[in-house]
Amino acid sequence: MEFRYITQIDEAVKSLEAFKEDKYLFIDTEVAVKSFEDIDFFNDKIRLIQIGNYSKIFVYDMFRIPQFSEHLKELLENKGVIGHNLKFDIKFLKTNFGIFPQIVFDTMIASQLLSEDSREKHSLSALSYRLTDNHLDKSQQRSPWGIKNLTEEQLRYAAKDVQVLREIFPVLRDELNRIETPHKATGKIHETFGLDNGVAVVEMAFVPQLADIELRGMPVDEKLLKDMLQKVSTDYQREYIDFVRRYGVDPFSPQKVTNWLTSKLGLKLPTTQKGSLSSQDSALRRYIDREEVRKLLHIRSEKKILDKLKELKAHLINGRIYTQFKQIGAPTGRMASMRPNLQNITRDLRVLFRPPEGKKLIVADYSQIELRIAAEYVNDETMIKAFSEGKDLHRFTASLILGKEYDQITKDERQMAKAINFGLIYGISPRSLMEYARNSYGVDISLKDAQIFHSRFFEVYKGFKSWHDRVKEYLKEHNKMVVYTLLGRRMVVRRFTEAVNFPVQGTGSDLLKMAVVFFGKLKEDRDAGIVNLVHDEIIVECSESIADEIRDILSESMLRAGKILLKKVPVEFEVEIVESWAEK
DNA sequence: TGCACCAGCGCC
DNA sequence: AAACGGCGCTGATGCA
Repeated sequence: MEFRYITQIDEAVKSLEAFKEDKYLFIDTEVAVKSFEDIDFFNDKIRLIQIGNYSKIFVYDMFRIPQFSEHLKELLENKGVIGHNLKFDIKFLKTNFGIFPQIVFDTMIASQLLSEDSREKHSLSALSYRLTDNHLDKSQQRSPWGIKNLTEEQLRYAAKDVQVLREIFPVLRDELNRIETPHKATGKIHETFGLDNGVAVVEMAFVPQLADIELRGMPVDEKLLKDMLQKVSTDYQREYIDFVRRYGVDPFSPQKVTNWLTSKLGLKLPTTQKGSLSSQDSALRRYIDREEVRKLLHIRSEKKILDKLKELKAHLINGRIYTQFKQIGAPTGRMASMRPNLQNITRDLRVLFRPPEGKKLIVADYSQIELRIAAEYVNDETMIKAFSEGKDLHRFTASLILGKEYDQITKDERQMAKAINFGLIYGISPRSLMEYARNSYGVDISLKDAQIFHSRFFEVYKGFKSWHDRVKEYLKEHNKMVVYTLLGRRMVVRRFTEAVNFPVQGTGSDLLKMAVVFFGKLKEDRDAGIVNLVHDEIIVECSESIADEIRDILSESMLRAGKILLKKVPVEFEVEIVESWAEK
């Protein structure tokens, strides 16, 4: 492998000649970080930028030639950029040099989209080995990139990544193109890389959007967070001491709690295969009328709130919290958020998320999106009709199952139907339905009623019945099944529950990602940006003065995505301009 | 003491 | 044969 290490500006500028004819380039960066565990995207510095085409590789030392970044901006924002885990590089390029590449192909994302096994690794070295049979030595990855004179080994290592990229890119692209997708790819990403796969084009366009979201961070009312932490902390400590003094049991020891509840109180709790260990979770809620159980659940949820407040505080930087997303966090395409997780914030803590003076939040979420997707996906005529007539589906289901007038359905009945709708589209059993209705919706139904509702549901929604039957039949015969979302995201499943879940949940993530990509395009350079994403919800922060306009752009983006994926069922969503996340 | 596992619980 | 799925964080537990 040949490469050139460049430390002089005139040499750097001259090297650009080599890339004149290229539509896309292979890139990587090495960053001098203070701590590999806790990377600081705002203060850590890019040391090297490696750029190559199919014949040349240049390694630019940005400590020596910082002024070269102006030329790089021109280059990297106008050509296609191929790299591995580009969200990382894009974030540093943006904070260090104001460079924001948007026509990208990410080999990690490509590999994840192609994967048929969720245990598969997607590191560059894993890909190199899998696709080209070469072992890639990553021992230099965590070497000190800030030292004055980089070693020959470090430079070699840096250049090597680019060589690997150009070997694996065509393989990944061609594999993606081989998958039949219902939506034809269009636009710059498609033309630049010759990428036809619709899902892949959306995911690639999403990469820089997600980098932007992470860099914005979510605004937090710092004083409120600190006050709340103080209060919850003292309350909790008192309650904990109180609990232990009263019952003599550690509420967080599963063994001791099980022992206590069964022997002293005579409760019947299920046991897991681990013998003495017992799985309490939902079973405990059966005994919610016992004071001890109520106290136990209460202290546990207090602890949960305290933990979350601590977690938020630990990640607070100048009034904002910067999470990290895994773009494909689940095989369905859903994202995952970590350090901290901003996708499991409870209702009562959302009040903490509040923009500074002069800014507003816009909170938008799709309504009953999984049900709408499921209706479209299985082509259930009854459900599609109900949705297209603008019916409230939970009320509608209640009326069909109970044989009552649509307008006569009570709040409780609607609540029960909610449990039925969400549970039964995925084939929940009558027994589990009973538990689920109680634990998640606070509705008590007998096993007998659960059985009746179960069978009535499938009489009414025949499309769901035949879908479930088809899937069961197929799996019985083949023991695995390839399923697709409405955008064409492909998944290989082995279990019935996966086979019915994945296409629906997966289409949900297709939809959200498309909406985000549209929003990024439509908002142009207005002072607005997304600050959090929660599966079917988009949270935007913007200047107060343009809030109305941004709200409309967001609505348009969500509607446009909906119209592309759902042809028979209308999408609906709520959008609101608010002072805090809690206000919705 | 450190590590892997999981139970429990928050969100969609 | 029966089955709703996905995630991350904390801390108990069991083992080396």
